[in-house]
Amino acid sequence: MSALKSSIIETFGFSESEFNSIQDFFVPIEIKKGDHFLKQGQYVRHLGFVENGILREFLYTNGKEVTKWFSSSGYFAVDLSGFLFGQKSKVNYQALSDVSLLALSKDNYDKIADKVQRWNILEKMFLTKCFSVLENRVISHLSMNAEERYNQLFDINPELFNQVPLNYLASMLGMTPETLSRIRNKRS
Amino acid sequence: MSALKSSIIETFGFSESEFNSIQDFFVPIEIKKGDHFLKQGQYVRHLGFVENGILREFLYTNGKEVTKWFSSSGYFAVDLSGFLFGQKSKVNYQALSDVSLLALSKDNYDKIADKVQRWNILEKMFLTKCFSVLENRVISHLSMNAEERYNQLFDINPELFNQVPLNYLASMLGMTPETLSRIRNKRS
DNA sequence: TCGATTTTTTGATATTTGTCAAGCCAATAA
DNA sequence: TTATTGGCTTGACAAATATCAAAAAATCGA
Repeated sequence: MSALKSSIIETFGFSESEFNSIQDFFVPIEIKKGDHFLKQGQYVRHLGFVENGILREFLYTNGKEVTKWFSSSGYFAVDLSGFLFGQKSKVNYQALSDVSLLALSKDNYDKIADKVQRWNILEKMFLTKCFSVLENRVISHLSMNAEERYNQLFDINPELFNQVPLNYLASMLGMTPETLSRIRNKRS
Repeated sequence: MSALKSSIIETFGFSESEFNSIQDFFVPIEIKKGDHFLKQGQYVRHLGFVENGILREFLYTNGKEVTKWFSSSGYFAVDLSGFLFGQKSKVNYQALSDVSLLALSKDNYDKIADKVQRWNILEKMFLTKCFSVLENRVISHLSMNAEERYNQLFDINPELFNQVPLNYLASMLGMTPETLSRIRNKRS
């Protein structure tokens, strides 16, 4: 079983046979470095699963560019609420390297319920997990300083630090690139 | 129609008749000022809708007490992921004043699907909205300073500022009470 | 490979925010 | 009523973080 397939199974909680029944819903897409998978203001027509490479999720707000997340291998890439509500995206997804991903269209997403009996339960669990991740992120900002947030991310996901430009990482952590650089310096 | 009933209808997107069919699932509870509706570590057995008074959601983490949210009239009170997954609560809900609320037990929550045809859709929309609120909160911390976060909250929910102790509000905004006090001072 | 561009670091300095201590005010209980 | 408590503010100072400018390092394209 491919790593990507097992990460989709994991993300949604499918059994292998459940996944096999909707396998064809996932369409491979290649994105060149620098190109966008999704742009702020466009309708969110696909949910992507990254197989190789990294996408950066970012948006413009309050006159700033803010990096919100990185989708690397095994992660999904989508403006979730835009996708589910059929609305326009609030964010951009841009490829930081050549990226290959599997795309699930909104139309096919809505057909999963016909193929997978438990889909209502699985979808609910999926959404709840997404909610929980954000909850923890809010709590991090309420209870930790820049260095603690850096350490937390580094402990959980050290690979990220040699895969993406540090100025984007700084933005995602809510600090300037200079501050991140100094924290790194301190640790080494 | 009572304000509380219409806020439940609004929260979940029920029609009035859909709500009527599950009306009995909601059980009134009174909580005395200072008492807890939910404690960190307890199983989350109920989802509460506040009718009167205010509850404070808070938790202990990294050696600090962090206020995460206030549930005032019309809002719900629950550790959502704990409730949906049948897990223990990560947070406390304490009454800042005498509170009356309607409680929906997990058992009854799971029975809504039998009574309301569209429940799967409505529940999904409800979860997506919750997700979206947290998304915006994360973005606030990535793109705004203390004063901007204060102003944003004040513009959206000014009543909060004369209903809850400001030191708790400061914590929810991710700043110290002194900083909040000085920002307030500046504005007046 | 070289030059150009981007990313990262470093230093100096400014600003924001936190900490600590004290005082004030208002609500509340004895 | 007074005394007490909790909540809020204020001031002085310290620490964290941002800003700006420049240099160094890494990356990329021709």
